Amino acid sequence: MIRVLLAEDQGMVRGALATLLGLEEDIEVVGEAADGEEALVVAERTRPDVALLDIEMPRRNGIDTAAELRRTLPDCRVIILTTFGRPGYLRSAMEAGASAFLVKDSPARELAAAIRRVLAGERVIDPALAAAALSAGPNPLSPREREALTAAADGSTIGDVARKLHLSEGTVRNYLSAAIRKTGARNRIEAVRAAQRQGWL
Amino acid sequence: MIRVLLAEDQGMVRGALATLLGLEEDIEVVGEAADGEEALVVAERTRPDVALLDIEMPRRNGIDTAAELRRTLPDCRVIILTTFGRPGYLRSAMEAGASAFLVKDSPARELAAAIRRVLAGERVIDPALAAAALSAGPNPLSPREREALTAAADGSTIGDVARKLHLSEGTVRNYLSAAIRKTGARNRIEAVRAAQRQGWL
DNA sequence: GATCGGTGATGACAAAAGTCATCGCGAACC
DNA sequence: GGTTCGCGATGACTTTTGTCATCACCGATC
Repeated sequence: MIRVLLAEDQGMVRGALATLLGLEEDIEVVGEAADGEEALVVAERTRPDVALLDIEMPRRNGIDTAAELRRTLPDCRVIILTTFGRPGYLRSAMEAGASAFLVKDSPARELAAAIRRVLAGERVIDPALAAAALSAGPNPLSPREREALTAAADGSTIGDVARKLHLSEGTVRNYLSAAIRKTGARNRIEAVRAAQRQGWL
Repeated sequence: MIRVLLAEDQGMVRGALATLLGLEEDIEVVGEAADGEEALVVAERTRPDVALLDIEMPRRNGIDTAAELRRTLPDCRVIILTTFGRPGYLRSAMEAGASAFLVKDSPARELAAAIRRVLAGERVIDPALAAAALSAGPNPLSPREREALTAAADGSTIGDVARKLHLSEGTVRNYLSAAIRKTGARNRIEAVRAAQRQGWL
């Protein structure tokens, strides 16, 4: 039996996926978690063969959780399961040590198939997405530029961002200006959206 | 047997939910659709007792689809199943004739329960969400203000929006200014986010 | 018939955002 | 030792955004 841990914040989706996997005769869902922190705790206790992690989760995201899991349970394979097939997400997932990257758009039967292939030592990645991730190149934003852009994403003014990051307003303006230039955007809103589309935030 | 149509754009979630419902001995999934348009076509052919509609779908959203379905198949009950429990969504869903409003956060077993209750003539709505929808009041934005805000949401400049809506730049500025005031925001970004949070766009 | 709200527009003005050159500091790299 | 890059800051400047008063037209409503 393949022992699976399932981490996904939407209860209905988590329940449905658990049911789906439970129907496979060689798969057993040994743990469920509604966020990344919980996933780590449950993984420690249940020692799964593979962890299915959503990226967008409260408290600790799936990428972070994957990296931590690789440290604490090196024998546990990680499959990232996400709504958005963003190039930067795929890159981060691979750097965090994930064995597979699935988008929720794909058919349900691919999930069990991916689990079996990962356990057999394979890596499972959509070729088109891999190409997009490689052609897009790495994240060009510096850490501070990323922070400034993230802090500005909710409509905060330059003054707000400066206070949040303990910087002068001029410095924040410079970082945002650089982020706008690097993303090829015309203003901060476009820059935020472009960066999010690439998975750079 | 209760005949169910399931419309949800994410293949994996759709497949898992279909499997989940198929396990219930009194429920039968007679049709699946990946968007609103497809849902209408499949509903016409399969004549379900109840249609489960996601809101965020390509081509035609779940609210629109619900309203159209109430016209073409008045005997078919509609259940809205959504990621976001936004007050405005609930309001729109009810106005479109939905019998139930479920968020994907809730446990999986509530889905089958809601289907049975709806078929028994009940309405199923989270009381806390209903209270939020009522206390939030109706959408204060005029149609043009909503259009201007929506058009500006992707980082378009005032000039872009003016061209899109065939208006003068001054008029667009006025609409955005009004939208900012009505949402209690400090700029257009906050206004967009506030309006989205309320389900006003 | 008056009032009100939505639509569309203009002009003037203030505030915020964005650009650019320039500086100093420290760490990494060849 | 020189170069490069990220970080942090300042000042000057332009452009964009947001506010406000005011106008006109239309349709609904009382």
